[in-house]
Amino acid sequence: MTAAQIPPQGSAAGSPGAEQDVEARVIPPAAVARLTLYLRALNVLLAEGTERVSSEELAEGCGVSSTNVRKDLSYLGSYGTRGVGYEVQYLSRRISKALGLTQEWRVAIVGAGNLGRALARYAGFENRGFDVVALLDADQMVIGQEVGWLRVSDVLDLEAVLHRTRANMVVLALPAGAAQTMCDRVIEAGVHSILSFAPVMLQVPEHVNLRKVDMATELQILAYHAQRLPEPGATSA
Amino acid sequence: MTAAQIPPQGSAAGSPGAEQDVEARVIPPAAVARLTLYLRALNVLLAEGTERVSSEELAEGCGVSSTNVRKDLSYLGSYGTRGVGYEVQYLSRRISKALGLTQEWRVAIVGAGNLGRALARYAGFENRGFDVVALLDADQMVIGQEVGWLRVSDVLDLEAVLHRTRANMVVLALPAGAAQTMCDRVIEAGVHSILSFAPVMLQVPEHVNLRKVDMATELQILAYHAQRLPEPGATSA
DNA sequence: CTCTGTGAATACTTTCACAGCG
DNA sequence: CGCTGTGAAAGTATTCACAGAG
Repeated sequence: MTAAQIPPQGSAAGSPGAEQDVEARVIPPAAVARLTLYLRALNVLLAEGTERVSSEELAEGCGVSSTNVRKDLSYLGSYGTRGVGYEVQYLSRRISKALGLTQEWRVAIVGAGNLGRALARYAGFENRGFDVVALLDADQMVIGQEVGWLRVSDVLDLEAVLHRTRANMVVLALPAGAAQTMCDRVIEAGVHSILSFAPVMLQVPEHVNLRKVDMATELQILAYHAQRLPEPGATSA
Repeated sequence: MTAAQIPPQGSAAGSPGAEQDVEARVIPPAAVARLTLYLRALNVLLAEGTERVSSEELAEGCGVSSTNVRKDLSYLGSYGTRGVGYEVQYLSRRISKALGLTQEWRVAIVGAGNLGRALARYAGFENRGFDVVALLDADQMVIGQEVGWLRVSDVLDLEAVLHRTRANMVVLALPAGAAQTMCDRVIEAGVHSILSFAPVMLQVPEHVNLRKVDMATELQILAYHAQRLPEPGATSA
């Protein structure tokens, strides 16, 4: 895991009056990350036709403690039935709503190299409410190619493409050198939610939401732990 | 930087606190994640020929506070010069050593679909001390193909390939359905450091080090934050 | 004077313990 | 009883404030 920098957005002074909405309450970042796991597990249960689930079962399927599950769910309000558990379908909907997945998210992928193409064809996006609406690249050899059901656009037309497709999220699948420039253009074009796979630290204004995934970083973290454990079978100096 | 990306796990949970050398002190997980960022930044500086860097500069380049940088570096011991800063090359080496990157890491990628192939060709691994030694798949159409400088092996031979290549890390780039079975085989074959891109929760024994990257999860977290923000306006300083 | 290193304070997360609904 | 919901306690992480080396 890499790191996130979502500035503490938490000064939302409530509206005066009768609105102590559970809906609008800020959910701790750690809980948000886990809610996505619960959602995934719930949707599997839903597909299997399971109707109810306990915090213990859900916890087991997500590698979390059951207390943690209950605490996280309590941020959404109380929707379980004591002595019984949670209704799968209802809870799934409730989490989707809390995460903002009821609205349409249109994702443009910038960079049609190996990773960009892999992402464009990744079924997991479509399945979970994200619509990949554009794939862009700078390489003339790649522009115009069909990848999945998309045609690669010229990144020179970035602004036009983002506007036309009404993209509201961007995934940067670019080499380190190109990432900052493209990131700036994306933000300038009005997209403020960005997921970057580029192995560089991108500088973005306060209001922009940037998440980073760096695969080498993940391996390095694994290396740290592996190296600390005296492992049977592994040869080390 | 929120520590709330993907929930830190896989790491050995509460081991009995066997306090070792000052050198071998346990580094907090949040710090380990940031050390990889510092290392990346330092290696850029190194390539540029910069010799010294202050915690403030390093912090800026990594999106972290300078206090945080100094605290993290203090886990490795004190290597800065007061009034001056840190020596880039020395610090880079020191962090590499602490992260266990001085030994050779040989990575086998299981799954040669879009993502697996993208990863196999990802230069970022080689550049940062990880040697991709094998790429495996179950699909007869794919087995034998050349991807980068590798030939795709049959996943039926997983154990033999892992043994022959002496792989000590595995990346799972598989669909959800195949992941758990393959994960079990990998562990059985003696590899205990696994990075999974499969969108499922894998069950692994205590001693196994598992990290997960799920791209849809990342987008969902972005969606949560995006949905909470009012229209981008001029509410800055 | 500058910039590191670090105890102390604050903020955030997780776990515990148990009240209370069904 | 069983399982949820939640304050309070324990454990981590980050920031503050400042001592101290160069």
